[in-house]
Amino acid sequence: MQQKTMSERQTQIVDAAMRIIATKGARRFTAQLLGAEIGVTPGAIYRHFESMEAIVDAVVARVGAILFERFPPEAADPIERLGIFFRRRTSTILANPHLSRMLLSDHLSQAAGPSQAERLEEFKRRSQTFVLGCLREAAQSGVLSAEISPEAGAVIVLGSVLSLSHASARIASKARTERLADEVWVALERALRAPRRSGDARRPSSRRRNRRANKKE
Amino acid sequence: MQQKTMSERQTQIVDAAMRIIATKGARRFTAQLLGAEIGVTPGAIYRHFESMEAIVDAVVARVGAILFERFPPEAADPIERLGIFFRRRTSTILANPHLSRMLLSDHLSQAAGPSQAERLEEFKRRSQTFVLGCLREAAQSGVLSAEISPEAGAVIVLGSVLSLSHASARIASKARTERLADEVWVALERALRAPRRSGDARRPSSRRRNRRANKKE
Amino acid sequence: MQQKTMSERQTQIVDAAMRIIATKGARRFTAQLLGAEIGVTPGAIYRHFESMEAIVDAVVARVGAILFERFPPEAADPIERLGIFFRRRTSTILANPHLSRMLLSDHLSQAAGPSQAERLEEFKRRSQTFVLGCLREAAQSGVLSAEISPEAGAVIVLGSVLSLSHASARIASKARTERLADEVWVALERALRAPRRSGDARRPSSRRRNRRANKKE
Amino acid sequence: MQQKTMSERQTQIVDAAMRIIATKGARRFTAQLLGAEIGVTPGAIYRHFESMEAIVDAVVARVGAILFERFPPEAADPIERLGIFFRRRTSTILANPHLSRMLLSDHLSQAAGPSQAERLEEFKRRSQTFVLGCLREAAQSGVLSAEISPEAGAVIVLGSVLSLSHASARIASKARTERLADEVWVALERALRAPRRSGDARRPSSRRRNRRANKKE
DNA sequence: AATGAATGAGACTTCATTCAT
DNA sequence: AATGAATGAAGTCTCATTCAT
Repeated sequence: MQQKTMSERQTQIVDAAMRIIATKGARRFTAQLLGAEIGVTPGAIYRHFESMEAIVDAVVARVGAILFERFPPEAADPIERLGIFFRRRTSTILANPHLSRMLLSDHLSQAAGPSQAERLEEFKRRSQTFVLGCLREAAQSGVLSAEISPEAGAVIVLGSVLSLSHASARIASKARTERLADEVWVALERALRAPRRSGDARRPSSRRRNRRANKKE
Repeated sequence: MQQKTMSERQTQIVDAAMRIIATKGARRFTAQLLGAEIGVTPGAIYRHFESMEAIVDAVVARVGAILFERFPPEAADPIERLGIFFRRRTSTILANPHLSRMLLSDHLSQAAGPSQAERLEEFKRRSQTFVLGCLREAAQSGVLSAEISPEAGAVIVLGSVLSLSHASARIASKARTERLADEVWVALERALRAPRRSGDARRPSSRRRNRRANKKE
Repeated sequence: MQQKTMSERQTQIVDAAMRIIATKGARRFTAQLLGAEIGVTPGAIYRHFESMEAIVDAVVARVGAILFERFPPEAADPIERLGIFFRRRTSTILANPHLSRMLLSDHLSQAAGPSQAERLEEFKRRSQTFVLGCLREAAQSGVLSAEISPEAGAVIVLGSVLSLSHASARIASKARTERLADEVWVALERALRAPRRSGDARRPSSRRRNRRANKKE
Repeated sequence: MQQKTMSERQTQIVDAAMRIIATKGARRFTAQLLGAEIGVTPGAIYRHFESMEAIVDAVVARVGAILFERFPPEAADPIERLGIFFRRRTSTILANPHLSRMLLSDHLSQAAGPSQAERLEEFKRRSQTFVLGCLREAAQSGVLSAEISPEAGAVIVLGSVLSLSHASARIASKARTERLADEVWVALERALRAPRRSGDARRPSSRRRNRRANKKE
């Protein structure tokens, strides 16, 4: 009967829950397995959470917190802002492997009831709205390439995030994925940004700033 | 009470299974609900399939058949080939709304056992391999923009497919999504394809700068 | 796997439920015990009733049906009417030993949820209202002894029913209890009925009729 | 957190137990609810009682003590003795509303194990034996009306007590129930007592004595 | 080919009880 | 004397699956 404090256990339970949902699937997210994972009988879990559903709620909240920590990024230039988002989001997902598996495969929304599923949808919407907002702003200020609509741009940017998540779930090397993400953003920026007007020499430096900002964080 | 021939029922069952998995989630994929969906008692299902798992197998097979019908596309130019794939794949997903919901959210892999989950992974790998193959070929034959690696290109292309699937699950209008897909491909092709050499002298220098920057990082 | 038809089992389940609640107490009214009682696994019960609560509902309904079969009795003279009720009710309870144990000890209302408990209360109220009604009518028509109020009369009559139920749960011999019930009613009638006014010679015959009516039924 | 002495807590626990069993039902008599009722964790209860069952034992004992305080009453005349019992018992029940709810509806025997249930049965038997004893004595000494057997008389007397308990659980006004109880006894005495032989003028005074006795106690 | 009854495993949850602190 | 964490048994209910009809 190894006792732990309430909040310790709660954290431990949410961690284990994320691990199970991500790696073994929502179907095996049971009190039994959860208990086994943390070395406790199933009944003990109910001292810390009212119900299995409450645990999923906590997981959803945790995911939201991770995903939207320091969000939205701030930067004058909308495409630069988008870049910060892209790098942060991909590195967040890289840093939390369970997160990616859970999000891209909706393991979570399987485990969640309708109300939490809605919250998850809202997470997606929030990211989407941000990306689309940046691109629309870019379009208005003439920073967006004339050859691409904000909507198409959003598809490509969000898709790349998604796709890198998949990759991160697969590729062992974190460093390599990180490099790939950088490369992808360079390509995206080139595709999105309108060719600088003559006399405009700020872009390179702007990109360097971008980099620094990201590292520091 | 209404009897149907074996194969008729089997098809009906697989259809219903896909509908349930896609719209109600893997967790509610039960013999009960399946029976109710086709107006039969749960027991009757076992006349047509050995087990629930066998039904999931059939669903996986069906998904594979839909996804890889007329695959891989043939075209001399690898980027053109990629374009055909992109359009086919997006329109396939648009035409099979259940498919998109199931794939992008892995409802299916939740329902599937480990062996079928592996088959699903293989579907992804196959698409990925194809896309990467096209881009590598393009790189070798100089059709790929020098400023993008095949790997980064693959991320962007596959991501866009993924992202459009999400969109298709959300956006009501099929026509609008179709147009969006077209637009996305145009943007992707512009980003991927190397500028035709004749008389083009402006971009190489820009490209070189870019290159360097990329390496350094 | 001995199969029975739905309605057969339903009846059997309600019977067993009454038996358990009456003899072993509401606390031991569990799916396990119920299943064991009828030779079935606990799960099988749920093919016939939605929930344990639904079974209690059915038991309550059954009790109500038994208790208020042929109710209220009809007779011109209110005290005669009361007598018919008394005999019927006592003989009903005698004929259904479980009934008495359940009612007088509220085993049932323990097992029932609030809504069914209310229905049980209503059963009591209905009997009470009837008895009080008879006595008030008797008071107005001068048939009730001037020395007793309808309210006190109701207490004594209903109490006697209650008490005989207890006795019936205890005393082995049904015949003896039956005789005791008769004797009690004779005493009650003497206490309740106003002495016949001079020239009124109907009472004896009235009592004989009463007797017969009861037997026939 | 607030510490109390052993016996204080024990009393408090038994009180709370009675309250719960009477008002919320035996099914909700749990250590959790009991702890909540007295503002203590469930575990703390085990400092004061060995087990839940031991608490029920204490409750049964308490009930017995209340019920049989000053029992049996003493009086030369057996019917007068019965009257004292009747008044005491009804007023005891009136004074302890939980008691009535618990007894008449056997909430208690639900919570009690077999051994305590037997003790409860014995309480009933004891009352019954006393009542029957009085009436038999009355029959032998010619005080009992010739038209009623001791057994039937016992049914009526005990039933009236029971019935008044029910009423007390329902009727708000204690005073009114008290008056009703008086009225009922008057009626019962008239039904039970043999008409005084010529020259016997004691009954009225006897009743007055009875009254006094009750008050004094 | 299908129904309808049943089984048995396993899910969530509650609760008496124990014990370290 | 009490708390807070934990156990283990039991209870309700669901579901894949089997089988007689």
